[in-house]
Amino acid sequence: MANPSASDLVEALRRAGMRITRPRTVLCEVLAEARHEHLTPQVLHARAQQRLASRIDPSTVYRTLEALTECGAVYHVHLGHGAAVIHLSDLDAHHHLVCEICDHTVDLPIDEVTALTDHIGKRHGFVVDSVHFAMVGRCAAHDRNEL
Amino acid sequence: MANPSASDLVEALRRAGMRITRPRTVLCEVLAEARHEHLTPQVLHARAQQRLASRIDPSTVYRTLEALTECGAVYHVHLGHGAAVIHLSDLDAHHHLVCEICDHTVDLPIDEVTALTDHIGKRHGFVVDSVHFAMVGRCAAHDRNEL
DNA sequence: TTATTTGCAAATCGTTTGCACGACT
DNA sequence: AGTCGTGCAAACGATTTGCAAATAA
Repeated sequence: MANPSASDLVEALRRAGMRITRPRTVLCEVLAEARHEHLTPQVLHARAQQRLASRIDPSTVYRTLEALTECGAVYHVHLGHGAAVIHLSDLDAHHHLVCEICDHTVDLPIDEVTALTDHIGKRHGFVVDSVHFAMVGRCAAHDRNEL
Repeated sequence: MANPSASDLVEALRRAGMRITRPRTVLCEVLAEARHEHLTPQVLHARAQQRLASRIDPSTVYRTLEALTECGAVYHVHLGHGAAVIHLSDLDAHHHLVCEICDHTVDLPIDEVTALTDHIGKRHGFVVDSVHFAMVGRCAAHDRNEL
């Protein structure tokens, strides 16, 4: 699922027992076509409005994003001072968080890291080629608040 | 300057040719006492108000933060959906960005990274012990847009 | 003195919510 | 039929701005 298609997204909604409506379908299409372009809710709204005869409300965009977030298809990050930035979850590419006590592993969407490195790069006028990133810690089950 | 004092912050303002006023002094005090606690503008405002007889306006807090940001004494990051989070610049602790072409080095305040790792940790229920982080790229002068 | 900074009030921006109507299932 | 999603309008929280009065230099 490195590049989720519109129907992947729609399917995610259906699987979560949510209704498939015209506005949601269009929003999924726009998101899928944007791929790893980082849309803001307002850009998403504008593009969706273009291909929909009837009016689409910003609140519908936010509610749909919330729905997609719940199924894990999408997440968003706040970088600068402005609007949030939407990321399609790419479940293939990820880093790992490993618990040093139980070796429990958590998948960390790679975009969660690249969002930051993009930001840092921009702040410092850097074009980033590669990032080494690893976190060592204790997972929720083993956090005893000691040390 | 691992732990800037209130007067370090005030000095930074003075050096930048800015005027030292009672509200600014109090804000610097609160910031310095918070050290690496991550205040929001509204918490900063509340604490400053406590020690100032006269009214202090939120806009004054924002304008002072802007001033301190300009002198590099402070910066802020947007994590969750809410308010920004203020960081005192700690010019001693930092990572480096190294340009692979000219070896030009940029200091990267460590908090710029910990802000993200804290965030990631919280999202995934992890207590972070240590972070390995390195970025390799090309600095502004050597970015030819040729990968 | 005189440019800067202040408090206040109102505006702005992104996002959320309550509601009654309309549309999926 | 019954529930869930919609557009609309209004509320919201965080931040910014214009302005005249106050104040540091």
